[in-house]
Amino acid sequence: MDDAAFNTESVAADQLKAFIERIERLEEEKAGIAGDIKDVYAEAKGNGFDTKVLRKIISLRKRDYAERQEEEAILELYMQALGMPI
Amino acid sequence: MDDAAFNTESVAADQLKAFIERIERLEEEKAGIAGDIKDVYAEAKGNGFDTKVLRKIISLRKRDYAERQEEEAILELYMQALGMPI
Amino acid sequence: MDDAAFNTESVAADQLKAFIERIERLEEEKAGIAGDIKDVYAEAKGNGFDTKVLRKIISLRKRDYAERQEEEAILELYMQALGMPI
Amino acid sequence: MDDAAFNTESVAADQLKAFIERIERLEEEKAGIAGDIKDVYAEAKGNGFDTKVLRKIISLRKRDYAERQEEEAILELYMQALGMPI
DNA sequence: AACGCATAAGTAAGAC
DNA sequence: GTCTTACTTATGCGTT
Repeated sequence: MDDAAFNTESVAADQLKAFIERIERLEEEKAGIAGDIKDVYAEAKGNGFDTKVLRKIISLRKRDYAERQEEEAILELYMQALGMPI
Repeated sequence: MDDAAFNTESVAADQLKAFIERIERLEEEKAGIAGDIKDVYAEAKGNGFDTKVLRKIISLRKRDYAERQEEEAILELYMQALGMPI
Repeated sequence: MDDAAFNTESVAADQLKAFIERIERLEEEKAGIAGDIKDVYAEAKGNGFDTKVLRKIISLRKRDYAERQEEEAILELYMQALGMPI
Repeated sequence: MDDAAFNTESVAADQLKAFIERIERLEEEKAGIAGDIKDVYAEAKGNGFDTKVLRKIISLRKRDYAERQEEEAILELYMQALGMPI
């Protein structure tokens, strides 16, 4: 292997390492925040709140209101088709 | 409703709001970091790296780490099963 | 090791193997059925049904109706506390 | 609503019902098998085996199998990345 | 009876 | 644009 090829490979390997380290660092941060969220839910539970309902509220707020309405409409349509009570 | 009950409810509602806001704030941060990760993959791709392979490497390294931790856990489990002190 | 101890261990090892094989056999069956379910969803999709809604219907039917009502009541209560539209 | 539309809807509703019933039937079977697995663990426990260790063994054997398959996948991935025929 | 864990369901992103 | 795959969320189960 000549020097040029060797250098090219080295650079690529270094770059690869750098990308991997950046990603792994970010994933750690993400995991840390996920842990924080878990802690807040635990704290809320300790204060008497139902975490299941809490999670539902969070997800409802996240979801666009209009979309939620539309989904419910489709669901009702299907439920009617099946003769289920709405 | 007497004042005491009213106040209790108010406090609960305020607490609930506070918990929700804390969680939503953290979820935003988490989503931000997820976006950063996505960007790094895109940058790597722009530098000629195959993101599929990159993701594979990341997941393998993560799994290797998890496995090492699990090995410890299995060892402890077996030692407990055999009545050995840990 | 005397014969009695040897036999005791053999029996235990045989029993262990037998339990493991029974469980693994059952898990295979379970995975097979899970695959069948997936296939039915795919077939439904091919006939123009929205699998997301389909899954929702299934889960709603599974859930006890009374429980669902109660959960909704709690949810509404919380949503009112937050000033969210119901 | 004219007859054609009505018939179309009827057919769709019947189809929907049929899909739902098929899925629910399969889910019942699946739940039955899950129950059987639970029973085997209970029986093993009654015979003096530690279910936690048992579950660990099962999951390790499952993982080993999955890993062997993944090794193949990684190999193919790298061969593709190197432009080698599979 | 409450807690954490492990599996299962649902959702969203990425590849072909 | 569809289809799979990976991640996130949720439920249920066993344990303390």
